Amino acid sequence: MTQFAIGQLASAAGVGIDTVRYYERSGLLKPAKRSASGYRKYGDGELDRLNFIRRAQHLGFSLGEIGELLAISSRGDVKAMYQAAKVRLDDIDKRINELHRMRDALANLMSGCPREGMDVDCPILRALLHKEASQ
Amino acid sequence: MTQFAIGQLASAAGVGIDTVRYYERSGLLKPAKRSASGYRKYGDGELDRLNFIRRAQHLGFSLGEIGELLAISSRGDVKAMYQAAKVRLDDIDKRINELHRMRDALANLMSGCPREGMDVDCPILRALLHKEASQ
DNA sequence: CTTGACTCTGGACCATGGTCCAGGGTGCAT
DNA sequence: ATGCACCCTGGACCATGGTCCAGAGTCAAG
Repeated sequence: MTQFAIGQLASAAGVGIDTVRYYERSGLLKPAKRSASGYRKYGDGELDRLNFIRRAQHLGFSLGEIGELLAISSRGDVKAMYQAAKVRLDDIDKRINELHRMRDALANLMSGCPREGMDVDCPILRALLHKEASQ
Repeated sequence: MTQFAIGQLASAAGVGIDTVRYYERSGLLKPAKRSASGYRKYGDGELDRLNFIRRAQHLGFSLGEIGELLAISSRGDVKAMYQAAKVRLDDIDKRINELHRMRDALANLMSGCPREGMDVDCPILRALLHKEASQ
């Protein structure tokens, strides 16, 4: 059972020391065991947990959701896990659609822009200045 | 030259009163003229400006960028406008790509998930628990 | 004249995910 | 025994785009 100090844990997980303490404060990590002098002591379990958190973040989950995922995972509740993933997926899809709308609108305006000159007729400018051109 | 109070301006533009004051504080709107008793007085120019801001937000620009857009627009500088749009477009593309990466990873994990049961073999859980399955 | 709706100010607060700081204690090597 | 790296705490601070509050003044209708 290897034990590490917070700095070792943090660098093993690729996060900052403050991040580890922040996760503890916000309930993602249980309060750590302490040495006689009050230093936090960690084992492999905490490293696994940090890696779980990093991977879930990479999939787009918020820290709040990750707290639930950790509970779901500890229960081995596959159905809840699937549903949480579905919620996340749907939200990602919504955000992608919204960004796509912006992208298309912007690209469309840009394509008609003369790209140089002063006070020249430019669709981007027109769209911002008048509602007729904005949609 | 119609004059309105802040509440009228806000509702004409479809934003909150506090939002108008916030824009003034942060420099997007010039300090408003005041009545004898200190009430802000607005004209059509300010309504146009608020509409400009709303449309630019709709295209994905941040308030900071919108401040620049307003300056660019007042100069009629089409080249700068195009470049600002390009910066925004590229950033939107980056965000779309990142969301797509998440979406695909998540959808992929979900497709192999049995969707029910306890302690069943589930790719989502596996991906979060072990690096082999995560990427 | 009173009532209700509106406005003013400065400042606090929200979520998100951390990051940094001061002032102090600890652990280990030289 | 001294120096340096590390750790502790509580709290402030960052960006973003607002939102809300208290306490006070103002405006218009009845």
